[in-house]
Amino acid sequence: MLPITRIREEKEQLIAGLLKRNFQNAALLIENALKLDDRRKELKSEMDAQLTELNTISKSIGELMRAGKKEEAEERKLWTGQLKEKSKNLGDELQAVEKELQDLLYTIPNVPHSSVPAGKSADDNEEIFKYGEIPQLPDGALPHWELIRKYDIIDFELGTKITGAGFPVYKGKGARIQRALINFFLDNALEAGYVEILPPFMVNEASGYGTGQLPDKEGQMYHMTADDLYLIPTAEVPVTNLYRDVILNSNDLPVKNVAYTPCFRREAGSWGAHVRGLNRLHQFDKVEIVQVRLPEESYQALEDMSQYVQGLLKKLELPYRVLRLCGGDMGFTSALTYDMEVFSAAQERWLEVSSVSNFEDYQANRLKLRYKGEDKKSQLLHTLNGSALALPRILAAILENNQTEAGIRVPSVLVPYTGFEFIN
RNA sequence: AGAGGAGUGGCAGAGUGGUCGAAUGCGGCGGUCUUGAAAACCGUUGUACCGCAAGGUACCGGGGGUUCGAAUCCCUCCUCCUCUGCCA
Repeated sequence: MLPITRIREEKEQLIAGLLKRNFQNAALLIENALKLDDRRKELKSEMDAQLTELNTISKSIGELMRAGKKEEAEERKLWTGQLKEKSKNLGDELQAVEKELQDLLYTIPNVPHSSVPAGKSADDNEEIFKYGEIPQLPDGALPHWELIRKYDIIDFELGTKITGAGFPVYKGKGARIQRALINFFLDNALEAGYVEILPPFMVNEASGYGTGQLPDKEGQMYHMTADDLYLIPTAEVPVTNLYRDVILNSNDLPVKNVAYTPCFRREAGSWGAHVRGLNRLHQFDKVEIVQVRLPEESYQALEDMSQYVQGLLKKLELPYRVLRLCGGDMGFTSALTYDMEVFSAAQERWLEVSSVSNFEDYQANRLKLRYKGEDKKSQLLHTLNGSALALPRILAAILENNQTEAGIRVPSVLVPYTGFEFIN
């Protein structure tokens, strides 16, 4: 949710920025938001005036009572009826306007950073960096969904039997390499100064709103209606919401958290040609990094996070590229997003394995996540997060790119974690 | 899950219908004193909104109600604690 003060002050830039997302009715919505805010202020002033008068009368009644002037007090009580009714009506209207304004603001996405290219779809994303050699696989190389069968390490049919499609069962070395990757990612993050968090895997509605999954992506989360809780689609949700309604001071900053969690996504309507095997799942494992920063530091932090994620990919010996997402392909709440994609040699495709974003104050405004510095004034902070990393596609790339006669070679950095060098 | 109790400022803790945004203590910040520090003493110390400002309004777990007036009374929901039960 964009802060209304920013909308007021930077109206033209915001409208121009939103156009990069092809958000066509930005001008109209922003105009409406400002009108509603004007109305809100008007109502607030009016109501406050009514309440001031009411409070004054009430106080004087109290004084008269104490002085024993009961009749005068009774007389004044008669004055209040109209005032009460008027302020009640004003209050109701104010509440309605505030709700309307908030609902409207929820429909306006974040404004892209100046470096974000305009564009409609993934085709317009900008490749800004590429690393590594595309491996030349021997004849007869298999895609990962064949490899997992061949070595019996991941079983989709079993998952379907006990749960449903998109819930794989990891077996033997398949399970062990999952655990190895999780620990490898967590240990790296700890070394980079992140504090580990193990959050609940379900969140309440307020948390869904805090990070912007609600109301925008309601249908994408598993909703447990009996208790009105949502299974988390990413650790971003519980971890970022740790800082909901919080005022931090300089000692608390920067916040750098890392969390491993399973992620649950309904992926309604997004199954297509390229979603075989591990490419898209309803449940998968991910290690997520989250930062809370001062506004002036947030873009440096984003670069740091991007470099950090790239470092992981290099250690895993995976060829990758970095994309700067275009306006049309960016998430609703993000101001700037880098996607890291690894090359999956047997599929001959790039697979998104990480998405690193700066949300600026968009999430912080919803969360009421603020900072109070030396000047005693509070200001909104910036939030950032990134996958570091999501497991299934990393595993898919490792399986495909490292297939040899002798089996699948485990990247050497992982061997201390897996305890084996080959999956065979 | 049943019975009972409780939710007040950063923390502890008073306050049961009016002058209470809220005593007091601790902590924080500023100062006096000191070569420096500690101690002591003095002052200060919540958030949001409206307003150019002066100032005003709201907030004592959330929501609703009674009343001229609610931290205080009523309803409801939530959370925590104790005991009993169940359970990894």
